[in-house]
Amino acid sequence: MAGTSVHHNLFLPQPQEDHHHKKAIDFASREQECISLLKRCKNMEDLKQSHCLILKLGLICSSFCTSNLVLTCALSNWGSMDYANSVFEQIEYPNSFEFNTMIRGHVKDMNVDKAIVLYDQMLEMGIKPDKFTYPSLLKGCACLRGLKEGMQFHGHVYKNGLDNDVFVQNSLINMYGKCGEITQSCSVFKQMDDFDRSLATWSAVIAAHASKEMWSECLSLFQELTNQRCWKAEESVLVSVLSSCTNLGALDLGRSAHGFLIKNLSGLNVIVETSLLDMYLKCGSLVKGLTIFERMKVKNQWTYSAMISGLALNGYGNEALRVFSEMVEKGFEPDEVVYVGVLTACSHEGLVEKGLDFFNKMKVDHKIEPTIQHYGCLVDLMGKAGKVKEAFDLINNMPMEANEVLWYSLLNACKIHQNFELGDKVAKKLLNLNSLSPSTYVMLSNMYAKAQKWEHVALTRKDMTQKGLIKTPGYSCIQVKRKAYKFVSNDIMLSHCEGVSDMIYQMELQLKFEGYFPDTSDVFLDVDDKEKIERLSRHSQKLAIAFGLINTSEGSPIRIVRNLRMCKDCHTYTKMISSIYERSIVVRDRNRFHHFEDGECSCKDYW
DNA sequence: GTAGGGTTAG
Repeated sequence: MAGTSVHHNLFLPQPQEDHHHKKAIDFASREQECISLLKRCKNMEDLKQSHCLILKLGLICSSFCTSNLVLTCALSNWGSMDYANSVFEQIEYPNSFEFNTMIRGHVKDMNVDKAIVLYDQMLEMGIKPDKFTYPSLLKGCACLRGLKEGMQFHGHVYKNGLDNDVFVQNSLINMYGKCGEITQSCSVFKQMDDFDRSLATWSAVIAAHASKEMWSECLSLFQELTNQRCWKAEESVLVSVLSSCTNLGALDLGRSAHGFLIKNLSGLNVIVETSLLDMYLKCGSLVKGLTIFERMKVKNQWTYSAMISGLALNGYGNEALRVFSEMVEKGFEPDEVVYVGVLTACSHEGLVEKGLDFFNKMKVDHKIEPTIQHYGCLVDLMGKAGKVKEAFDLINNMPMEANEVLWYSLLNACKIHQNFELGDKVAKKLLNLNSLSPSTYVMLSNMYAKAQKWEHVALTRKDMTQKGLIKTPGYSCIQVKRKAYKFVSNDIMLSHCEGVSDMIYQMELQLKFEGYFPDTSDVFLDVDDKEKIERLSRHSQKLAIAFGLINTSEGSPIRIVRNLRMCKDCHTYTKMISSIYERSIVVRDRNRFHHFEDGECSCKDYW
């Protein structure tokens, strides 16, 4: 009997079993040898040799070896998907590891279609996808903005009960984010427990909001993140945060992000430093921006570019031009983006001749073909300086068709310099372009209103309504105690508006005492003066200033970011408030900064 | 037994 014989031989040598055991050890050690060889591969030549060894040692039947062969080949930087595929195809029954690896390899090479084909094949063979399968597939969908496919995979994830895996969830958040489906992205995020979220979770959800330009949401999320267990200062998240601060003008938060970086990282790379620099400059903190710039050990052309446009934005056109010559001296070849900054510098300073010189230099010395953006700067430069006729000729002689932005800028200049005749021509050009931009229609209608052409006003309005266009609401953002508050013109029903109406009333009493009279010339509504004055008093900038005066300590600066250009009345009003309440008020509009101090503005009323 | 998610600027 086999049983008894085993029993009898329990303490005796068992030659047969020992032989098997030895063989098994032998096999395992050969496997290990191959794996370590594979790990040492540095190129395809090495890999082919390892492959040969695997064949020679008869290890091709070892799933562990072939798996690692496919892995090394498919995922190394020097690898080859073709070769990986030839190995993969010889595997009679590939397991999920091998499928996952091949799928990942195809996604890495941006062959998402091939990855999806393999996934289907996997299902057909009855191999169950696991938590490793979906992250790469979802990444593929994210890269290709394939929402439809992404949603299907989401369904499969759910069906396979993998919706609790943090990697899968992060991939879903990222996929929905890249496809612009912020609601879905948030919904996956919200379904996760605080404890399950990793830094990548936060990074993905913050990036998703950033791509939708939901800046204040980005910052709220970042605030939340800093209270988390997984939180550690890390460059990529902080760059997104810094760019949110930049776009919101959230200087306080930008500053604390800077603090995190200093505290937690030994050295900052040039990307982070450039975003920091850009943040300070675009938040109107010029001195800080300059300090960073001067201390930077490594600067590249992006750094110079940020510095040049930052200086221009703050009204230091001449300084911007000095930095530009430094950049050229250091041997950085200026590109077309830098030249946009240079021309903007000239435009904000009213340096018409210099601007034209630079424009020519760009073409002749640096062989840069001017883009429509450069022409846009020139049109702006000339238009603002009152040379509207010259700007018009320039547009007509450009090598390309003018776009809406150019005509819009010229129309604005015509409005400022009250050249209604040319304005009318420009208006027609704009109408011909049949643009669907609401701001164009608003500008047109304002233009006609100023010229008292009420029929045209009515027509423009009607046209706008028929096209279903809604006027872009003007807003002003203000940052108080690390929170951004948004004020929309005429909207005092917002929860944070409490006390603002009373403050506006008090401010107006003070202003009147100082001789302020509302300037309704920029209110182009067909309503009576009383209504105009009332609307004027509820412009978003005024609401934001009132809120700022209530909620910040005496003497501290008030910083506001607007989406549109401010009206003449708001400009005068802010100048006066800065002296009455002894506050410096920094307002960023869509083009530049206004630093209000002691009743004056840094733009010298030229904007 | 092997592996996976978020990478940024002017």
